[in-house]
Amino acid sequence: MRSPAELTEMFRANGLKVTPQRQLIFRLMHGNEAHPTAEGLFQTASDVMPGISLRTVYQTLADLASMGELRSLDLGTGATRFDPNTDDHHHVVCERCGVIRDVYVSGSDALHVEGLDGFAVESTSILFNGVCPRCAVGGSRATTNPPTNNAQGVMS
Amino acid sequence: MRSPAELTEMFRANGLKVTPQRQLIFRLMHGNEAHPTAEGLFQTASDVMPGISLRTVYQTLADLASMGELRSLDLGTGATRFDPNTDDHHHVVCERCGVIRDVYVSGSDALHVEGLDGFAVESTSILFNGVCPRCAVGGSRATTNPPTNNAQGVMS
DNA sequence: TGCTCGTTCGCACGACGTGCAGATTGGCAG
DNA sequence: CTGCCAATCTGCACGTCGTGCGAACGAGCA
Ligand SMILES: [Mn+2]
Ligand SMILES: [Mn+2]
Ligand SMILES: [Zn+2]
Ligand SMILES: [Zn+2]
Repeated sequence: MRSPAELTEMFRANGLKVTPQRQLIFRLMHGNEAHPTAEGLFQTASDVMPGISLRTVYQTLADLASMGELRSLDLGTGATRFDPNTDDHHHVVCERCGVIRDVYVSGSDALHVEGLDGFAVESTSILFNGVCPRCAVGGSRATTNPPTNNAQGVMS
Repeated sequence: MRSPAELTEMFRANGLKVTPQRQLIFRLMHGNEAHPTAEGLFQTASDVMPGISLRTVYQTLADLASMGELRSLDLGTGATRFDPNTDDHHHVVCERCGVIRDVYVSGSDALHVEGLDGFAVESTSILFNGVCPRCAVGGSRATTNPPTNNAQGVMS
C-alpha cells in the first residue's frame, strides 16, 4: 500500500474526496503488519476519532482493496483481515493467540500437483497453522495462553 | 469416512443412537465428492426426509467431524464445506461456478519457506483458485457462467 | 460564500452458525 | 412386549460478520 501522502494525491487525482476518516485509515493501515480486522481497526480509529462509523471503516477498506492498495484475506479466523502488504506472500496463524505473520514461499511452482485437470489456476494461497513462539513457552498443556484476541495491533 | 454400516456399528458401540436422520446423513455423505455445505446437504436430505431439521444436519456433521470421520473446510466460499475424504489433500475452487475438486500435492515439504521463525507448524493448507473446464468454454468474457451455486451434489 | 455530489453514518437486513429447552424416540431392562 | 430414560431432534432466539439503503454531511471547486 502506498503512503498516506501518495494515496491523498491519487484520491484527489481521481475525483475522490480526501476525508479525515480516510486519512486516518490511510495512516493506521500504512505499514501495519498486524493484519487487522475491520472491527479491530475501528476500535483503534475510534480512540483517535470518536464517532467514526464502523460502516465507514468497512467501506474505506473495501475501496482500498478494490484499488489494489491492500488485500483482504480470509484466513479462517472468522473475520476478514486486511493487509497493506501486496507483495506475493502467504501467512501463518497461531492457533492459540491468533497472531498472524507473513510467510514468503519460493519454489511453490515446483511442487507436484495432481487433480487440477482442466482448471486454469489464477491464484494459490498457502496457509500455515501452528503455535507461535510466545505461546509455546513453558510447554503449556491445558492452560492455553490467554487468547488475547487483540490481533489487530496498529503500530504507533 | 467409513461406510454407513461401519458408522452404524461404531455409533452403537459408543452408546450413541443410530437415528434415521443420522443414517440418512451417513448415506448422503459417504463417497460424496461435492464438498457440500450444511445447507446444501439439508436441501438434499429434505427431499428424502421432509421435516428433518437444518439444526440436526449441522449437529450431525459436527459430530462426524469431531470423530474424525469427515473434515470441515473453510474454502473462503462463505459457508463451511464438509468432506468425507480424510486423506491428506487440498482443493481447487472455480471462481465462476464454485465447484470444488480434490487436489493432491506432493513435495510440499521441499519448498523454501521464509518467515516461520519460531512457529511450530501443525498443518498446511493449499487452496487453488481458478476457472474450471466447464466454465472456460467459449472464452466467456463478461457473461460469466450461471453461478448455479448448486455445488452440493449428492451422488445418486 | 454556496453549491453539489461523493461520503459518512445509523439502522435494517441477510448469511451462517450456535445455545437453549421442550418434545421425541432409540435401545435396553424387566 | 412394555416402559423407562438419556440421547437426540426440532424450532427459535441470539451472536457474528458484513452489506444495502437513505438521510445528513461536507470536501472541493466556481
Ligand atoms: Mn500479509
Ligand atoms: Mn476434498
Ligand atoms: Zn500465539
Ligand atoms: Zn466453474
